[in-house]
This record gives sequence, C-alpha cells and structure tokens, in this order.
Amino acid sequence: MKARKTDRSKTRLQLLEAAAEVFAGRGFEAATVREICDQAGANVASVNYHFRDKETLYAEVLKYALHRANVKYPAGLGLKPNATIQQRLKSFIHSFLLRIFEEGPHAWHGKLMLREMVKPTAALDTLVEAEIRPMAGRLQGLVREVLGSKATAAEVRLSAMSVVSQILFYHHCRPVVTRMFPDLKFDRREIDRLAEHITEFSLAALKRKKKG
Amino acid sequence: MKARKTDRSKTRLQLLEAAAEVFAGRGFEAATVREICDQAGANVASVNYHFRDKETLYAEVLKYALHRANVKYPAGLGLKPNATIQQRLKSFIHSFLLRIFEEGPHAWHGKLMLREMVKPTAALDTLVEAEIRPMAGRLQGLVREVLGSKATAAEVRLSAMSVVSQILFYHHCRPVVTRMFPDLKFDRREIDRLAEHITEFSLAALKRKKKG
Amino acid sequence: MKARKTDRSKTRLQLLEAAAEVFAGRGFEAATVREICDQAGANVASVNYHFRDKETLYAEVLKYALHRANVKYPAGLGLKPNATIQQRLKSFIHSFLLRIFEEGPHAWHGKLMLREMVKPTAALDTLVEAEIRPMAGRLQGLVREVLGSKATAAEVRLSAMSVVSQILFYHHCRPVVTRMFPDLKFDRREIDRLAEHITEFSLAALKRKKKG
Amino acid sequence: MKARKTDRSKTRLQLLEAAAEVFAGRGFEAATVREICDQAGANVASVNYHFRDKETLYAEVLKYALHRANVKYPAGLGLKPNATIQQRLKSFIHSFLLRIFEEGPHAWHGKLMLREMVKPTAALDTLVEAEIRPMAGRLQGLVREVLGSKATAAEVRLSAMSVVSQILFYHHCRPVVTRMFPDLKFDRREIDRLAEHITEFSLAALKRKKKG
DNA sequence: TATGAATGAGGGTTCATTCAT
DNA sequence: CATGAATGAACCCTCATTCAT
Repeated sequence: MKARKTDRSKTRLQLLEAAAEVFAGRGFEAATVREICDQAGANVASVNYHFRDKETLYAEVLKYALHRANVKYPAGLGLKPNATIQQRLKSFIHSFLLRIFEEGPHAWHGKLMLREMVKPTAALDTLVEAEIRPMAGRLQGLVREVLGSKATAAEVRLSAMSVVSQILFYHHCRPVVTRMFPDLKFDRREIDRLAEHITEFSLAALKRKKKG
Repeated sequence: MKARKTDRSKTRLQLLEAAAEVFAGRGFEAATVREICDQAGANVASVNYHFRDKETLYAEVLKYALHRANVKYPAGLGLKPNATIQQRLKSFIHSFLLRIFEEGPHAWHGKLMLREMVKPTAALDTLVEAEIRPMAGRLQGLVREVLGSKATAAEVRLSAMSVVSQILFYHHCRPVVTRMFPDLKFDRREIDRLAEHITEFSLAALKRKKKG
Repeated sequence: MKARKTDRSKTRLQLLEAAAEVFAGRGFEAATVREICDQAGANVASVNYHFRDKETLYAEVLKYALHRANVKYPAGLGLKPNATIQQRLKSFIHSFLLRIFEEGPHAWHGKLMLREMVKPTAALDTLVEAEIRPMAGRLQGLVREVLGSKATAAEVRLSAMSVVSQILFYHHCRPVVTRMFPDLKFDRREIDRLAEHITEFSLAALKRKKKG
Repeated sequence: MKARKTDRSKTRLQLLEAAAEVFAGRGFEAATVREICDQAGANVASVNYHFRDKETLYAEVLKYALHRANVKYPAGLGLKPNATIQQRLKSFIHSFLLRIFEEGPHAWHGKLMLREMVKPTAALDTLVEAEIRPMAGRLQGLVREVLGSKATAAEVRLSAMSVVSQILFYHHCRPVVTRMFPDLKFDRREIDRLAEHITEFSLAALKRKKKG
C-alpha cells in the first residue's frame, strides 16, 4: 500500500499522457478532470494532488508534449551538413510536414500548439523561446544562404515566414482543405509531393528575389 | 405586423451581436448563454426562445458574422478589371490582410473561423461552400493568369494555397509572431509592406515556375 | 379578424378537449401548457386568457370529462326495470366494466379519476357528489334487494363496496394485471366473462350472507 | 474500510429515506432533487453522485421501499400452518389491510405502488415479479383450498382477484371513500371489521361456487 | 500518502405566466 | 379581443475542487 517514489512518478506520468490526449482532443474547457483521471487509471483527486489544479496540469502537459516531440524530432531534423541548399531546405520542409501530418501521441503537440494560437496561455511564452525561435533561426539561416549576404534581416525574416507559412497552412487549415478537396489523402506520397512543391515554390521566389 | 417583426428582429439581432463577440472571445464551450444574454440586455431564456439552444445560436452567429464580413468586404475586393495581374494580385492580398488584421466587430468572423479550424462544427461545411470556395476560385483564377494555360489544375491549386497560406499565417500564428517580434506593430504601413512582400514573393515563384 | 362569440367558445372547447387528452396522458405536472395549446391549435397565452391558469384549466377539464362521460353513459346504464335482480346486477357490472375498458376520448374520464385518487384536488369533491354518490346509491339499492330488509345500512354499504371493488380493480391495477397475465386481452368476450364472474361471485356471497 | 463504507451508506440511506417520502408525497415529476437533498441534509449534487440521476434514484427508492415493507411484513404474514382455512384467509386479508392503512414510513411503499399504477415505470416489472406474483401465488393457494381441486386455474385466478380487489379498494379509492363516508375512521377496530367482512363475503362466494 | 465522498457554484434548458400591441 | 414576444424562477445536472480519513 505504501506508494514508492516510483509509483508517484508513474501516476504523474500517466496523468500527463492522459491529459495530453484529452486536452488535444477536446480542448482545455471541454476536457474534464474526471475523464483524464479515468483514462490514467487514477483517482479523481489525483490532478489536484499532483498538479494543484487543472490549469497547472495543462501547462505541464504543454511542456511535456514539447519534450516528447523534441525527443522524436531532434533539432537536426536529419539534415546532412554537406548537402546542397536545395536538399537541406527540402529536408527541413519535409520533416516539418511529416511532423504535422503525424497521427497518434506525437500529434498531441501540434494540436495543443494550434489551441494555443486560439487562446494563448502563459505556457506559450516558454514554447516560443524553447522551440519556435531556434527553429526559426535554422530556417532563416537556410533562407539567408539563398538570398545572399546583401539581404536585410527584415527581408530574411519575411521570406522565412513565407516558407514556414506554406507548411503550417496544412496544419491550421486542415478542416477546410479536407472539405474543399475531399479526395486528397495525405499519405506518404502526397506529403512528398507537397514538400516538393513548397521547396520549389520557395526556392523560385528566393532566387528571383536575390537577382532582383 | 411590421412593428412586431422589427421587435422580434431587434432582440434577435442584439443576441446575435452579443453572441458573436462572446463566442469569438471565449469559444463555444467557455461561452455562457448567461453572459451573452446579459450583454444583449435580454433574459436568460431569450436564447432558447429565439434560437432553441446554444448550439443553434452558434450556427446562426457564424452565418451572421459571414454576412457582416461580406457586407464590408464584398466579392470585388476593390479590384479594377483593367488593372495588371500584379496590381490585382496585390489588391487581393492586401484586402485579405486588412480583413485579417482588422479589430472590433468585423474581427469576429476571423476569430470564429480560426476556432472552427481547431474544432469544426457542422456550420463549417456551409461556410466552406458559401465563402471559402468562391474566394479560392478567385485566387486560382489570378494564379492561372500568371502560370499560363499549360499549368495543370493541381499545380494551380498548390500554388494558390502557397499564396493564401502566407496571408493566413499572420492570422493563425499571430500569438507566436507577436512574441517573436514584439516590436512589430501591424499598422497600416506594416500591412502595406507585408502585402508588398507576399505579392512579390509569390509572383516571383509563379513566374519562375511558368518558365520551368 | 374579429372574434365572434362562437369563436371564443370554439377555442375554449378545443382547449378543453386537448387538455383532457394531455392531462389524462401525462398527468398534471408533466403536461405543458404549450403542448395543450399546440394540440388545440391555439395561442400559448390561450390557457391563461380563457382559464386564468393551468390549475383552473385542470379543474374545468375534470368537470368537462365528467359531462362527456355522463352523456355517453347516462344514469340508467341500460337497465330494464322489469328484469330480475341477477340480470340487473350483471347489467350494472357489465356497463361499468365496458366504461372502464373503453379507449379513446371517453377513457379520459377514467384516467383523470385515477389520477385524482393519487392526488385529489378540489374537483374531486364535486365529482363525488355529482357522480359517485348517485351511482353508489343505485348499487346499494341492488345489493339491498338481495340481502333483504333485515340487513343493516352498514352491511349493505360494505357489500356494495365489495362488488364495486371487483370492477374497479381492473382499472386501478391494469398495469399489474397485464404484466402478470400478458396473454389476457380485454376484448369484448373477455369483458363478458369478467362480468359473468363478478356477478356470480357477488351474488353467491350476498345470498349466503342473507341466509346466515 | 468499514468506516468509509458506512459513511457512504449513511448519506445514501438518508437520501433514500428522504426521496421515498418526497416521491411518495409529490410523485416523480413534481418531486425536486433539491427538496430531497435538503430533507436528507445533503448537497444538491448528492443525488447525481450517489445515484447518477433522478430517475435512477427513483428506481432505487422503489426497491428500498419494497425491502422496508417486506422486513416489517414478512412473507409469513403471521399465518399459523395448522390454522383453519378461514383463519388463514382472514389472517392474509387482515395483514394486507393493516399494511395498506399504515401511516408513516411504511406507507411509502403503498403510495409509490399506487403511483406506479397511474404511470408505470421500468421498476414496476421488477416489483411485479419480486413481490406481487409471489403474494398472488399465496392467495391463489388459499383460494384453491376452498374451491377444491376441480376448479380450473382460470377460476382460481379470477376468484383470487375478487378477493384481493376488495382489499386494494380501500387503498386505491381512499379519497373517495373518506369523502363519501366522512364518519369512517380506519382505526384498529374498523380494520378488524373490514377484514371480517371481506373474509366472510369471499368465503361465502367461494363456498357457493364450490357447490355449484 | 493518496483516496473517495461530498461540496457549491454555475451550466443549459424548460416552464407557466405576463404585457404591449 | 387575442396574440406572440419576452420574462424570471426553477429545473436537473456537471464540474473542479476540498477534506476527513
């Protein structure tokens, strides 16, 4: 009956996993503490015991989901340093798209992030610094490689956003995209095609800008 | 007879306005009919009397917000038929950005739409057909003008999404953008610059693709 | 548009008919004024306008149902004065049973009466005097004919109740009876058999009592 | 462990008692969970916590009231096996009448049963099998003893209903009986007299039928 | 330490009734 | 005179949270 430290950690973890799934699926308001506890096989009071309240649990879940996602998709994103700029840009885009279209536990992060866009919480500040800014830095590096050293920081920034926006679009507008083109199934091949298009479109724009 | 109808419409309208604001601000789940009724200066039972239930009210609010937005930003979007393709594309992008960055009552629509992306309701189907598909058609028309008649429908579609995604990015990711670049104030001038960039970036890509 | 006196009466009557059906079917509490008005093809406010409130309407409905029932089953109950006592007793019992098992509008009265047993209202007093006491008097007359003049009033009264109770049982306990004997269908023939049994059983008891 | 269970049972029990009284007094529809909880000294949410909803509570109350009644009036009903059939029949009738005329907590069951006659719920099915059918079996056994083995099952059944109906009459028609004979007070002595009459009346009928 | 019973605030909804028209 | 819009009280129920154990 004595709860060992391991047990404590175990319940906490199960609570986090369950909460991530429920929050991702239903959103903060619609999610109920009871459902989370049930799914975690824990007591109704567990959330308040382990995390003080529902809101704190949510913040912890965001951090946890970020951690989980970073474990699977480390900063490198599979790029090889000696590849051409085209190859590296496409690799960046492709990896990002894969991450976006992934289903199951690893999709929690994306869904939670989208919910943060609608109703930001304090946790978003952390996420921006820990995750988004570094990734933006990587992308701006790639963009600058194409634009050349004469490009201003503002130009680089705008162009990087133009690139990433094309990726995120399929995450943020999926409900509309699937309704407008019901035939589109985002399987492996389709995602490849998408990465191809976005890379090509972006590179074309960037190279033209460079010349101009 | 008219007075009656007007009276009925009056409370209904106040309810719609109040509901639009509350739903946009809090989301469907978190919004309470009590707050909506208070804000509309009506009784708690008004929602059930005029709209049967909260869900039906929400659907009506979406339709109403769409109507309001369309009245202010009619299909023409200020384009002149005899303008060049560059001018017309930039006009499309600029109008769309203005719509996105607008604040006050006209911003309801955008916020509600964003919420629909996170948790689509039955109302989204209607909106896609009534609003989004027509606008997508307009944009695809512009894109095809640049790409030329040899471009496949799929190519046109993908490119159009690349264009619109750059606009929507500032809507869907505003919380992140403002956190990453706190100095950016999206005033008139900044929006102009943004429209300029997106147009230039997109045209560059499209023209390059045309050649290739 | 002018409402003539006839119209007023007409609406009142339709309200009464609708209310009788709804009250009989759902009971006073569960019945809603809206359903009654809808079924009567009248305005929501009609009940309050024509009958002051729901409770008054209920009292009027009881009176009305009694009136309707008495029109169809007049005091005579089809007895012929020159028939034997057996024939007249059986006729009384048979008529009463038919009344009880009747369906449709004429069953309202019985259902409402049963509801009065559960929760008597002021209307019950009227009904007892107007309907039940006279009928009890008739039955006691028949019983006395069998028991003879030596029987005390109390004996007559008890025996009369023994007779009528056997009839009412099938009204008051129908849900139990149908559950205990699902095969029993109370059609014309079965009701005949029932009347036969009750008459026979009661006469046997009465005659034996007379001797003893 | 025991303390917990007891605690749980305690509130549950208080809820059941309070609900039995309120349901018996007002009926299912008119009863409010607030009144029940207040009377039980519990929170408004207690009903939903312990019984899920009002309907389930009602079903539990019916079972509980049956249990309570059966504890006080066990199957034996005070019959001695070596008594004569007259004595045993009178004992059956007398016990049943006492049960019917009892007031206070033990009267809940009777009132609830009467309400079930007016508006049966799913709980009635259970009650018929658990309580009514066994009691009907006992009575039919007594009736058959008098009628003899030649009597058909249908005859036994009809006669048993004739007997029980005379008892239930005073339950189902009490409001009418007290209005018609305001002098009648159903005290110990009057109930004795009633039992005497019903037994005598029924036996007379049964014995006569036997001969015939 | 960790739990299940219990809480009270607040949710959406329904209802008989009222009142200006 | 008769109506339909509007009301406010009360309904059952759900919820995150607390507390004794």
